[in-house]
Amino acid sequence: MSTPPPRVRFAPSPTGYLHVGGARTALFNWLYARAHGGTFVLRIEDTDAARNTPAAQAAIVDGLRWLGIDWDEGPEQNGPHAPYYQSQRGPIYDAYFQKLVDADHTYTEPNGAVRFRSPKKTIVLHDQICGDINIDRSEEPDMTIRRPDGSYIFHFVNVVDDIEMAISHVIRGEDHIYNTGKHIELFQAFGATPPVYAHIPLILNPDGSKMSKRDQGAALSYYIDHAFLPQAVANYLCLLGWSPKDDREILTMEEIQPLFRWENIGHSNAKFDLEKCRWLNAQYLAKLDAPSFDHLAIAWLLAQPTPLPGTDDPRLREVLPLIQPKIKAIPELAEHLPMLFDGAAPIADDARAKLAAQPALAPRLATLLSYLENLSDWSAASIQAAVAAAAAALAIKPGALLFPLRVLTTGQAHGVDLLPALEWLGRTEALPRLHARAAALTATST
RNA sequence: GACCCUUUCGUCUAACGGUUAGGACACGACCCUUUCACGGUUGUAAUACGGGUUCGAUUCCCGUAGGGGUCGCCA
Repeated sequence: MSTPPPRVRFAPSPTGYLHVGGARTALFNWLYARAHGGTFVLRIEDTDAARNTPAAQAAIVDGLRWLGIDWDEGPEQNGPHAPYYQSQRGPIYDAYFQKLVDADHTYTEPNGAVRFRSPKKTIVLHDQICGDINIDRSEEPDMTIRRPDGSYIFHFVNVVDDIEMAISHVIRGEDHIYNTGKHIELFQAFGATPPVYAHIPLILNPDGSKMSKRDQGAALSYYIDHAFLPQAVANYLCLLGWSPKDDREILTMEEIQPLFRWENIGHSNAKFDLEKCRWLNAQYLAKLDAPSFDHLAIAWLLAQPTPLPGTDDPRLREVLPLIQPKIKAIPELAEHLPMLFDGAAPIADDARAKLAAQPALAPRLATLLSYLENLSDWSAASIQAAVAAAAAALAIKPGALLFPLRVLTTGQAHGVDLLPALEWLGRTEALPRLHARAAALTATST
């Protein structure tokens, strides 16, 4: 026997931002739809007029698109069940509401609010992830489904739309598990078959607390603004609560789709680890072709409120390939660019401290500089040869001169490949800064 | 507080009765190397606790503890 292809939905309310937990829920729904040849619906639950703004909706639409999630029905992609904004579906809700009234499933409070008369029975939820859960509704107060002003409550519109849009599977956060009891009552009151439910565990802060808007990395916009690669973020989000059941971690959405099964979804909440997300980002960043990296980097640079050194410099494009393999995320340009473009940048304390341990620093630097001065061809290979020659003259290993040379070049103990960086800098730019920092070092190190 | 879910290295997870409990991030060491990195190798590190069931429990059952969720005229 064959079952019809599933219809799933992501139904966010526009609160002004898209939470990573919400983004992952959207991703899981989308993955499920794509894995089974189903339909993914985006429905905006904007019944709360006060919070509903165009900017808030844009955060959702843009965020999902950025992640690589496309919807078959929804805003800007109208389908047979349009409109996909709850704020525009009033007549539908009125009609469904009347059904409930006619069947005597409701009663009105003195102030005008309307409640649904609960059967007060135990609902058994057959959850695809959590298993069978008994939800005792006998002691619960009747839920309100319509406010005195005539607007409808979440539970009501959510169920009505799931019926109207023929949603077959509801994949949502575990925080909704208790709502499901209410929702099933409503489905039954309408004579509709409830969808298949799958409640996924939540994403928590590193300290185990609930992620809220202001926590770093909680909003998807954080990753967009920090120029993360969407494939990396989507990949990371999937790793939270889902596993391919083997040792792979770097997977494309196409690879994940066939492995997206209920058995592969975890049962316990996961703490968000920004470090691992950055590591994953670095993996994707390293594989990026040069034009794409340039584009990403430059777009980020131009978006900075205070321009970073080198932003407008024509030599920027030449140095970007040196930086690409060194960073985990684009904002680390803020560390690399100043040391590369600013010859007067002061010498970092850790670099100075490491140098202080070197014997006979001043004479070594003098020898090294004299060899570099005499270089006619300022290429990485020539510079390397000059360093080797200086080292030979000093009877030390070339390696002993390279770290000091790095510090003279950038003022930092860490950075991009030194020799290519020196070549990129050019003789006329490099030599003065080498001399200046050598003077600064030897003046204070004695 | 009541109810529900959950519990393997610090973190994400694998192992669906028998493994030296595996991988990854982070951290340390070593190797590679011309510096910084990458990479390679490797180390530290876990089955919350207590009972059962079983020849044998990370795995099944019960209890305890911890964590999370829900208890709205928010969604």
